[in-house]
Amino acid sequence: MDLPDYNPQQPLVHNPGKYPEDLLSLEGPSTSPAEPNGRPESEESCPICGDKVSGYHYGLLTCESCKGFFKRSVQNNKYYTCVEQQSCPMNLSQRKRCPYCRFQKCLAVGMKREAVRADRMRGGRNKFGPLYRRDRQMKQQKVYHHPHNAPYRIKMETTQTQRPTAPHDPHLMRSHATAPLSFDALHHSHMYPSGVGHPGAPMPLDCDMNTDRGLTPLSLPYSGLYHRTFPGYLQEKGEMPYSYSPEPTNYVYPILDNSFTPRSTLASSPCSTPSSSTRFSQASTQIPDTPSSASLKPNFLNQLLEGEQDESQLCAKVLASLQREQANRGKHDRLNTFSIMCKMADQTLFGLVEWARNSALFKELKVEDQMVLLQSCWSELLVLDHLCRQVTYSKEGCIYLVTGQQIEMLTIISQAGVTLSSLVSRTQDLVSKLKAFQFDRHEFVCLKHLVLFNPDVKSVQSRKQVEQTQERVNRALMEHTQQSHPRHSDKFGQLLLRLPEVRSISLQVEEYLYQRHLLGDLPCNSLLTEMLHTKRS
DNA sequence: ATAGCCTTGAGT
DNA sequence: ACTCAAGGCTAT
Repeated sequence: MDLPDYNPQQPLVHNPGKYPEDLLSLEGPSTSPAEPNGRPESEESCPICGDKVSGYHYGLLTCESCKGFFKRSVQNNKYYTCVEQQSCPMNLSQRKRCPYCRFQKCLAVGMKREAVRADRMRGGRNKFGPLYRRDRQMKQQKVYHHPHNAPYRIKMETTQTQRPTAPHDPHLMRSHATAPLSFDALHHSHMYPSGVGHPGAPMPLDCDMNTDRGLTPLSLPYSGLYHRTFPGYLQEKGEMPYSYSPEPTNYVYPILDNSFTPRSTLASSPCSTPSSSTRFSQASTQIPDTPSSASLKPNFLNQLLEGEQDESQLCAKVLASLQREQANRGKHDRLNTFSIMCKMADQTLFGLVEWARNSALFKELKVEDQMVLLQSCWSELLVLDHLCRQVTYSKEGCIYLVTGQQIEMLTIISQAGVTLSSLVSRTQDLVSKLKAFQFDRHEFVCLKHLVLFNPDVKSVQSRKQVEQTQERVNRALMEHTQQSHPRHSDKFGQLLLRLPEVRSISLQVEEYLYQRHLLGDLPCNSLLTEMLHTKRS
């Protein structure tokens, strides 16, 4: 199945970032030599520094030194400070440099203070025994395949099985949070033949963050330039924060040229374990609304749902765009993983802006108000979108990208810096809660509207109108939760209670992206960057 | 202060 | 008796 142009050795991330938190840039523990035949499963790398794991310590598998460090820190009540930006690189060679960041990362990955004994009693067992056992069982089932020569690889898998295929499965959720997108494929969704790109056609990738597979250029014919500008109406107003210089785009979509068919190697990819083939059905159970049940709902909610974007189309767009982008770059100029993530988020953001513009309720607002509202909540929408995608598609322990790829959480955490790790864990906590609520897409679309129609945004002119719309959506959400989950009396309240955390995460995402932007890590000309700037100015 | 190795002891 | 995660010791 491998295509001729598919070269597994080719790094996806060609230019490992120079910054710590670059997912891709983190070098694997360079000290652990590649073992020719792979290393035993048990030799995983420490999620904090990448060193060799020596066993479970204070809640999870870590190396001996991080165990000791964590113990000393807690026992001696250490108070550290960071002289940098609180996002120091954390790896074997640099872990000693910033105890503050090291300790933060320990906490972010889940080390537990409570496991350090106050009485210093030695030996024996603690209450985490069962947790360790469960974790071990899970790991065994998972059949991790960890390429040894690149301990930090992130495996992506083909997950299309769970993708919505029905054209009318309106819009399951989409997008993604800490990651972002490239607009070069964005609006003009009508230009994308529906169904192109996937459903049915397994997405590529069994790729890790250090290789190109999957996102590898597909030798797409590049046939022309397409000058894009951000949503026209906004631009006409001349106040657009989003002014883009024309960017070449190829709107021929051979996305599915054969390179995008599943590869045999993928079929056996670790992540595409049994569940992958059943994922979509799982998603269906998580998102109980079927078209028929939806059609019985009051018109208002259905109307809101109509504007939702088709996940498979979005996926196709993003993939096509990424492929074009990579194809247009020289061999030595490939996007690194962080840039790819940014481009994904950027495209998702474009999709969200389009979504808002198409919303009947939103259209009723003045353009000026539309702009300030979007400028105010774009990152929250991204986070919500990401949450929804996770609730719908992600496998336990994995993050599901808009491109249909899955990345193991531990892999991300082991490579990410402190900020990113904490974002990932906070987000996952929310995902777990939402999964427990059986969050459905009606609720999701309501939350998006509640966030969008925020009457507290400064400089909103028609505040009353925004407020009334928000109240109306709020009522619809309340009625829906009462009807669909009569036995869960407080689902409505529980959902609303998640919004402050969504907001908080989104602010952290903005801050994080802005820092990366200052370091020159964000792709230029992105909507993401424009949004970040607008908010700061 | 760090981190590799040692000792301890409840749970199995 | 064995396991293995906790604390302890100590060369660096």
